[in-house]
Amino acid sequence: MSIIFHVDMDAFFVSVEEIFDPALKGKPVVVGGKSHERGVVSAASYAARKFGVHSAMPLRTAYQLCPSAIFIEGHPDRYREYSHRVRAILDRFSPLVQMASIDEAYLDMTGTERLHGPPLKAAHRLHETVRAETGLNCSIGIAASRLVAKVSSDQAKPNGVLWIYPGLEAQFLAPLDIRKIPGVGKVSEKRLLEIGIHKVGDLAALDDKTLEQRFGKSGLALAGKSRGLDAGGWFDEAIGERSDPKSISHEHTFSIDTDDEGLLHATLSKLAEMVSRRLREHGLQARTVQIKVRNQAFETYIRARTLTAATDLDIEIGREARTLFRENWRPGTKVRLLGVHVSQFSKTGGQLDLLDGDKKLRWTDAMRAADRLRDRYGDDAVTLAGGMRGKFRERTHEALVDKARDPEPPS
DNA sequence: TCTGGGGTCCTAGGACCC
DNA sequence: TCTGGGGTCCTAGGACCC
Repeated sequence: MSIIFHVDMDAFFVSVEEIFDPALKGKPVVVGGKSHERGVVSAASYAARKFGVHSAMPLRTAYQLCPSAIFIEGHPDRYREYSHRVRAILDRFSPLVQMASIDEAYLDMTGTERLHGPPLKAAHRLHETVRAETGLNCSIGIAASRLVAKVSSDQAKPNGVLWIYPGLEAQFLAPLDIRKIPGVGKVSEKRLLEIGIHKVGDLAALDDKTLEQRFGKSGLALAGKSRGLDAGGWFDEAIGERSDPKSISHEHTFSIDTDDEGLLHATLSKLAEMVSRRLREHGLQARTVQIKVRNQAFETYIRARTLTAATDLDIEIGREARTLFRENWRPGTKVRLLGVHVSQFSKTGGQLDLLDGDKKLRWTDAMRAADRLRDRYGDDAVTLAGGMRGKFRERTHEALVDKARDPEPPS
């Protein structure tokens, strides 16, 4: 019988901000951006939640609900650093740790009793260590499956520990809303409510066949989850080493919708640069380039093309992105968001295209050098001329492009 | 309510091949 | 020529998670 911990940080971003600015403690705080900006809430303090503010809510809505809240942009680098600190602590408790996101992790604690004592005792010690060494609170769910551990950490919030004893999983889950099951979102919830299923217990009482007929593969997974099993998706994978990413993407929402072709092309080039750079950091090359366009009416479409050879070069990904855009954009149509996304990875070091081999090699060298410069002097120290062209055409409010206009001179 | 950014996984149709 | 089935790859869209 496995013993799984799910460790989930409480109001993570807000709590990290409080460490750097203790005056925020106890106040309504919203992390995500300024109250009038385009954007959504990344995290809200418990004081802000009392006003109905929650994550994923538009910032403007949050402001209407709680005008007195303190709105902050946030510091992703700080969150990453604290996430690493937490992870380092978790590593001392089990050799099998998997970060599921920046603020939550699974630990396989099976067989650690000799070292750490029974599960509840180990969990309290873990909780106390995290608290003492980082100043952050977390909640811990303990169960025989990842799914139940996750649901139980959620029930334990804030700042609690909850152990679902083996055999009591179904009893624990039955009275909960179906929405508490990871994987059941707005859409599935609605479809389930329509057929009279409100609680996890209703779901568990249904036979697998019916669920599979109505919901396909995910219906079958749902049946398993309702009984506390790790069914489907990455839930039934072993806790352990992280694998390589399957896709890398960057996107940008303009603060004002735009039809300025120069700005649109410059933005695509910049996004392609950011994507290529991360590709090279991972030692990966991509074969499929995809763009995402969202228009003024918030309609979103995706266009993709698969190349004959994988690449990690700014020029190739940028060129493909701009071509895809040109083929699908009617001039004069205002654009709200642009994105560049790559997938179908292979490890770097593969065959170079015979014809372009030499040219490609020189570009590869140039890009490595550019990466080193960016490491030293910041992201905007080096920008491809093609990406710059449009940026000078017209004044813009986009920070993304503004920053590139006057790069810090390498000293 | 006026809706971010970075991911994963699933579905479905069409092309193409055997 | 009115016609099968399976496998793989590609594209597009969407649900969901933090």
